[in-house]
Amino acid sequence: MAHPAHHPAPVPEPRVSRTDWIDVAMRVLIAEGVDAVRITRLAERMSVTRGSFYWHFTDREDLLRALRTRWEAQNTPAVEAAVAGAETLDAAVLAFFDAWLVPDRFDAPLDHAMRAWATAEPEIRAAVDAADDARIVLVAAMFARFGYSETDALIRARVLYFAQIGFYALASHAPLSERAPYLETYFECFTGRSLDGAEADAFRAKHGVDHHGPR
Amino acid sequence: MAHPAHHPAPVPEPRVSRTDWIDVAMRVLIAEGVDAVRITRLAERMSVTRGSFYWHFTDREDLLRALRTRWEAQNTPAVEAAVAGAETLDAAVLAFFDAWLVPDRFDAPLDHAMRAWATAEPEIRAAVDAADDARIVLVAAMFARFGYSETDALIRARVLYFAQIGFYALASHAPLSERAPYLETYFECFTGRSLDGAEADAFRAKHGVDHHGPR
DNA sequence: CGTGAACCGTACACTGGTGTATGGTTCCGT
DNA sequence: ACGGAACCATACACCAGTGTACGGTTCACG
Repeated sequence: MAHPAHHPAPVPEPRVSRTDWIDVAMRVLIAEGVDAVRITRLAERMSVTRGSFYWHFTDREDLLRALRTRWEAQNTPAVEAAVAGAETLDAAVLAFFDAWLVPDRFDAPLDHAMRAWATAEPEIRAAVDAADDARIVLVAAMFARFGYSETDALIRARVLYFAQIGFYALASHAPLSERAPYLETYFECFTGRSLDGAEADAFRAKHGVDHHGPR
Repeated sequence: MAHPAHHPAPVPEPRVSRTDWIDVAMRVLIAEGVDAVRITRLAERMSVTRGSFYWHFTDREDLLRALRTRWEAQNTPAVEAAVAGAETLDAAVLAFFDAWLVPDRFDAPLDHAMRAWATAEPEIRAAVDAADDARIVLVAAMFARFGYSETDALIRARVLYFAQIGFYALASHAPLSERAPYLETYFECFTGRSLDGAEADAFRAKHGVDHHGPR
């Protein structure tokens, strides 16, 4: 950008970049929680010394802020993208399920890690609460858009959202293939209506699971 | 026990008991997470030195085990007690809600703290997963007892359980008085049936909230 | 060449935590 | 009266982690 650079600008590529640090920290945050995000241990893991860290960051707080920022930029927008565009209720709810299943959209383990972090840090607590409120509003608007009353939309939004969070926070060990046969049942439970068969099949096909449920 | 003790046995009452340590640790665990459960800080809080701690406990691990044990002895049995006894579906579901509302039964903040802890410690992760599985089985059995099919019972158990966990893990800030008017809506959402009016009124009266919802 | 910026390594001081050893106090039973 | 158990305080060695100061290397660019 700065130079027209008739050389393809190899840009000496710092040995590890600020983003590299954040990437690794992110993985540790998800796998072991914030308190495992220690500069020393990250440095060892990256085969570099803490000198590098203090070049890219002012202190540990700086890194932690970056983690929070990345979370905010990813997960809530992922919910919004899922429920905003759909043209039918079926599509909207399935898109909502979808967001949790497609990598690089809603990162469920990350969300879980943020909630664990929130226990210790009031600022994070506030951020997570705000995110939950915002997301529920989005989901409620989706239900309202498809004919549910104000009250119904809000309650169903809460139930759907909390149950979804619960699934991936508490039972992420149950793979999709185990739950896919129950798709219609879940849908009815959340919406009070029945799911279109073609939509359901399409959903299953999309995620590569057979329809070996009751036909 | 050891002595017939014609003196009422004042039992010099240790200045702080092992249980006192666990009590305080429990509060800190709930309020700030495991990593805030530091011997030094607990000692300060109890106006005693760490010498006392190492009399009652072998090391920090010992205390942490005690916390886990207390959780296991309290929360899962609370779920069992709630869903086991009831004679109607209405009563069973309301008793389930009840367990979360009555102190000394299901301690929701504690459960939340355990989940946060589980992120860092695989052993706790396993314990929490096992507890979740066991509780869902209990709730599913409850649904099955009232005429739901195997599949329906399992799915509704999951949805009810996860949503309930979600409520208190993520949105414990919303007080009962805010949610009480929606009781019927929640019930229908979870069961697919409608709630008996008298039962609902009794529930509200029991917890001291008015029925100022839509009548 | 050589200089300055970007980047990493090394060494140090400091903090907050653990566990252990040992000594002091209280109080009960005899 | 005293011995011993229960209990707490003090003092120590130790470790993992932070932040900072400074020195060394690489490399684009003039």
